[in-house]
Amino acid sequence: MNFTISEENYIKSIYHLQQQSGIVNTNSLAAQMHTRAASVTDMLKKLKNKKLLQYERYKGFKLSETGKKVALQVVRKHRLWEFFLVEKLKFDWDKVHAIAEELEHISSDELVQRLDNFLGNPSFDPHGDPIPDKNGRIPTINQQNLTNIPLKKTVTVSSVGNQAPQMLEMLKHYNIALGTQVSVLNKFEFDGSLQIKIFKQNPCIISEQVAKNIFVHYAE
Amino acid sequence: MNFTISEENYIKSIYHLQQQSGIVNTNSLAAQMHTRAASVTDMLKKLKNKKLLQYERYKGFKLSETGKKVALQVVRKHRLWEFFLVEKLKFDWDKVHAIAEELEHISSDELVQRLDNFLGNPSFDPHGDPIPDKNGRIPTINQQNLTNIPLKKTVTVSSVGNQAPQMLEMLKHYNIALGTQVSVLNKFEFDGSLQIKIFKQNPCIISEQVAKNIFVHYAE
DNA sequence: AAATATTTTTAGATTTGTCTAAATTTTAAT
DNA sequence: ATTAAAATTTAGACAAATCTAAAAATATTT
Repeated sequence: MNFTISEENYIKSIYHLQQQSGIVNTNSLAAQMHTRAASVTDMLKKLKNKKLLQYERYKGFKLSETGKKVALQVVRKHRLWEFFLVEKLKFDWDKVHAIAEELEHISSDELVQRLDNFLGNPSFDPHGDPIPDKNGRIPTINQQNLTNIPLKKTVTVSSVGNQAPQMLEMLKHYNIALGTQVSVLNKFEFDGSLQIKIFKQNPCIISEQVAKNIFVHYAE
Repeated sequence: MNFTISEENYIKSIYHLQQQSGIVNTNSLAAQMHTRAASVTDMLKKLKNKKLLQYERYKGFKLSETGKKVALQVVRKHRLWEFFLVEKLKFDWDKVHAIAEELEHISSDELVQRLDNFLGNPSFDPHGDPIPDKNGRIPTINQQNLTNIPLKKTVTVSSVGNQAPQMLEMLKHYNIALGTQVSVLNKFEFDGSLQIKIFKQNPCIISEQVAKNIFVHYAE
């Protein structure tokens, strides 16, 4: 089956929202898509007709198994293209999202598979997010956000929870990227902020809000 | 200024048609775009309003200077992506056109420039067609079709005039690709067909129609 | 449980790009 | 120079995706 760009964008947004909250409602999807609730309702009917959605009037909705497969293919394309843009074309990792939003809708399956091979079948995109394989399987990794790790332990930044340009700009300022080694020196009870030591840099302090969005992994 | 995919496709088709015949008419554009004359007229009005076209009712039309610039940027993107698909992703050169038709509408200027650099600023695409530079300048090359070169002289295939899959399939069958060395052994007056010798192969005969679509270049 | 607020859906309009069928203009033929 | 043929344009309709405003359903508050 083939889908319009608009349909693919809705499917992808629903997928991301239901990853967080199980079931999705009209208003939150409208907010995510920068559109109006009425437009969402219209599209939901189309997606339901195409059996991509479990949806009943006024009740909320989520993707069917078919819908989930479609979503995972779009996510796969998005993340592979992001990897291409950063690794091959040397874009900054905080500049690639908008371009990948366009590239993810190129339809050729053979293109995706060849791109995957050309890139060396990467498992994670430049933001640390897992890249689904051609069957939609997602690699897993043991991840914790920075507020949950023991003091003094050295860990590796593996992804960021919020990819807004403002967040990415901030990380750049702190000199934090994927793969950066970090340890937490101190936790301040007053506002939850953390004093951290970034590899080869002087200790600094980050807010709880930032810390919650920095995911890391470490051995055992 | 920004253009829709549909507008870009019309602009590009007009560009290719006027390269051949100077001025373009509604029916030939409709045929090229696999659409109806009435749809063409509708779009012409839009393009005229945007100052991309010189167009008067019933008179034929051609691109304005602005329109030509837009066309050249689309052609540039198309040919760079074709080069990428063949050189990096190892697609057969006769399989890339449809995918490049989609990729050519990705809008980021920075993407195009970085892609160009990544590919080593190529001058010709895998079909031998020149790739406009970022200012729209087109590299030139001394080209002749196979019917116009002296007998026995060894020449190099540099482009093909017709890129229909049927033509490309035929060339593949003959084992002719860009860069292949060829010489013409004999010209048959009866039907204009040519006996040719392809490097490392036995002599064979090609029709005049095929010969006219094989462009070659040679020193002095 | 009634009143109020929130969420969601419907009804109807708009824009873009397309179509068919009919009308108009230009070109070619007698 | 009429007439016939071909090319082009207009008129009016349609589908997709969106919107606003109003109605309907659900949730929350007192």
